[in-house]
Formats: sequence, C-alpha cells, structure tokens
Amino acid sequence: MKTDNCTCNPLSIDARILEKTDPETCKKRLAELSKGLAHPARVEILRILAHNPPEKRCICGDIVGVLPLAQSSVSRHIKVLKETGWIHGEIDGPCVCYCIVDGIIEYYMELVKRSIQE
Amino acid sequence: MKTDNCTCNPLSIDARILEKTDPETCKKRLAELSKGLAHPARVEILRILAHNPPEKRCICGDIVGVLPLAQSSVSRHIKVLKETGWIHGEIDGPCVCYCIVDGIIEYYMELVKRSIQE
DNA sequence: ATCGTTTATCGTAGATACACGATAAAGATA
DNA sequence: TATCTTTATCGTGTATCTACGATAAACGAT
Repeated sequence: MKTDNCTCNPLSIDARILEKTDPETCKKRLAELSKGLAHPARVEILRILAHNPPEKRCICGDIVGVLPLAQSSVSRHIKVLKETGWIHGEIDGPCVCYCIVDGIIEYYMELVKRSIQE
Repeated sequence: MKTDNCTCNPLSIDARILEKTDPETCKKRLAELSKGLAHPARVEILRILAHNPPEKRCICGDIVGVLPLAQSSVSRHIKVLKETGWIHGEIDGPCVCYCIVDGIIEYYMELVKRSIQE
C-alpha cells in the first residue's frame, strides 16, 4: 500500500558540518557509511529511494517486489542502511515510510574527499 | 627502507569509461569499492598513499609503523585494497611499492552519482 | 474480535571479516 | 652460505554478514 502524503520528516544532513568534525571521527563515519554501500542490493535500495518523488515517499514493500530477495533479507538490508545513516523511516499506518537522508550523498562525497585527499 | 625512484607503473582509471558500463555492473563495482572503504584502517592507508609524493611512493612498511595494528593485519588490509581495486603494488627489491590507482577517487564519486542519483 | 496486510525479528546455517602470533618467502648484505 | 630486512601467508579464534523460512508485532478493515 502506497500513501501519497508521506509523514517522513525531511531529515537532512548538511555537508558543511564536516568542517567541525575531527579527522578520526571522519574516518570512522566514512567507514560506517561505506559499509552501508558495500552490497549491490543496498545500492539498489538507495537508488530507488533517491528516485522516488518527494510527494510519494512511502514505498516500503515495493522494494521487496523489485529485489530478487526474500522479504526478511530486504528488511535486514534496510536496517543496515538505517543503522549506517543513509535512510530513515517513520511508521505510517501498517507500512513504514522510508526516505533517503536529505543531502547524504553530498555529505558522503565530502567525507571521501576530506578523509582521503585533504 | 624507502627508495626514491618508484617502479610503480602509474596505473590509472578514467572516470569517463563509466559511460559504457551497464547499471548492474556499476552497482557491483560500487559495492566492491565501498567494501574497500569500510574500515577506518583502510581509509587511513588510502589517505597515506594519496598524500605520498609521487617521487617517493614506496612506503610499504611505513604504513605498519603508523597504524595501531600488527604487521600481518596491515598486510591483510592492503590486500583488501588491492583486491577491491583502490591500490596496486609492484615488487621493488625487498619491499613492495604501493600506490593509489590514479583517478580512482573521481571514478568512485562518479560511480556513486551514477548508481544512486541517475 | 477476527482476518489480511505490512514490516520486523528470530533461528539457523554457511561465508566472510578481523585480529593476532608464528612462519614462510624473496631479496639485500655480509 | 648465513643473516637481516621486508612482506605475505597460515593457523586460530571470535565476530559479523548474508540468506532463508518461520514467526511475531502493528495496524486497518470487516
């Protein structure tokens, strides 16, 4: 079931806060986020969430239909993405509304640059 | 032992080749490279290699001195970075010359963009 | 209250990751 | 040849990852 009005708070992250983050924390954060990306299924989930229009963000179970994995496996991948900080979800009736954290990709890129190049 | 003249071929990767890569392969490649980044010690190794001046790229054992890990553990992390495609190494006398693959960070960022955003 | 839908968690099993010390392999040096 | 240095690999133990089916939990609808 897909609802049109998503109750998801637009949780966002600003890449500029990195300026106040010490290098050691940056490395740990980068490693953590990278673990989230370290599986093709999770990349695909992020892709789906990133492409979902903002006004229709509740696509909880639709992900299960797309991926060639059991529902429990998909749920686990979603959990990893939540724990590593890529997405967040809020309960919306019987299903859960997931969305990608706003600005997380830019934040991640900035982390890569700062942790490796600077 | 650090040698000044590095025998490392400047193995490089061009982010533009991604244009010819199909989405499924991109996802797998991104997941693979991300696995390489998914540990703080490996991020630090990449940082060290990225900062090492080109004319002094052979710093094999120096990495062991910097990281709070046993030599065998560092060697294993280096192996992961090699296998996932971040670095490459060539034997240079008794030590091994490691360098970061040229352009790999830009390639990685491009992969993130293409696999998630496009 | 009962049923159907949706998502999370549990239990299990096999694979992979991570750390360490010990050892091997390769080349330089005496 | 013997020895030192440097790096890779092996063996071990512990922890985490991954997948699945089964089950539980939460909510809406009947």
